[in-house]
Amino acid sequence: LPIGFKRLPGSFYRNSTEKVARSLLGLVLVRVDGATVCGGVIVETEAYLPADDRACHSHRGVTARNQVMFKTGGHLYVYAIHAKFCMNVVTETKNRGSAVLIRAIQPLWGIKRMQRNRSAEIGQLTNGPGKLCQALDVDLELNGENLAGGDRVFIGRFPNRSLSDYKLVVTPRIGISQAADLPLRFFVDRNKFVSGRRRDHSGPANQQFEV
DNA sequence: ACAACGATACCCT
DNA sequence: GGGTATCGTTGTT
Repeated sequence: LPIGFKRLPGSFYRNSTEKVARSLLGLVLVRVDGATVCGGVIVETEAYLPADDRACHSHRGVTARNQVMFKTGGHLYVYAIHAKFCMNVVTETKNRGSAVLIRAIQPLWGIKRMQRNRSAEIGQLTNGPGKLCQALDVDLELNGENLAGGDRVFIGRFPNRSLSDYKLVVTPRIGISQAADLPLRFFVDRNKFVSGRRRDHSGPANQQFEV
């Protein structure tokens, strides 16, 4: 792992889902696969709330797919969609069924490997949930991974890399039809690794890093 | 056993 | 902006 990296404790995830989604921005996500390390800074997330959120996979109760969502906060929930995968962090306490979708990171480590996985330029490696999982070799095998204690996926702080001074933008979630009006998508303003067309807002440019 | 669907991405116009 | 490849999950025969 990068020297100086400090993993988040499980208690970080056992807060309100919206708070976790906001707090994850600017933190570092690292995937360790054998000797290969890939990762970067989280720049876009979406919150999927417990109860009454019709867009949330847990909305209709426990199934084989979503059972990990009902574990206590700090586990990884991976699911398949359109022949691709998406990765989420489970939030709040046991049986809440809430999670935060990680939609994009700014690449920092393992760029060669991610380019091999994606066959794309750096700006297209991790700017979307399916692309991110393809770049990081995340699939259903990682469903249920313990983020606070496992050895394959890490989320934490990294001095001089984790973003501290940026403008946070809030928009409705994208790519869904149910509850599509709720303002639960969060991203780092003007960061070029955010997915979609509307990746910036008005105002002065914010902190970016060298890649 | 089967058909419909989707928190996507890519290619086209 | 629109069409669709592609496949695991889900609900329905």
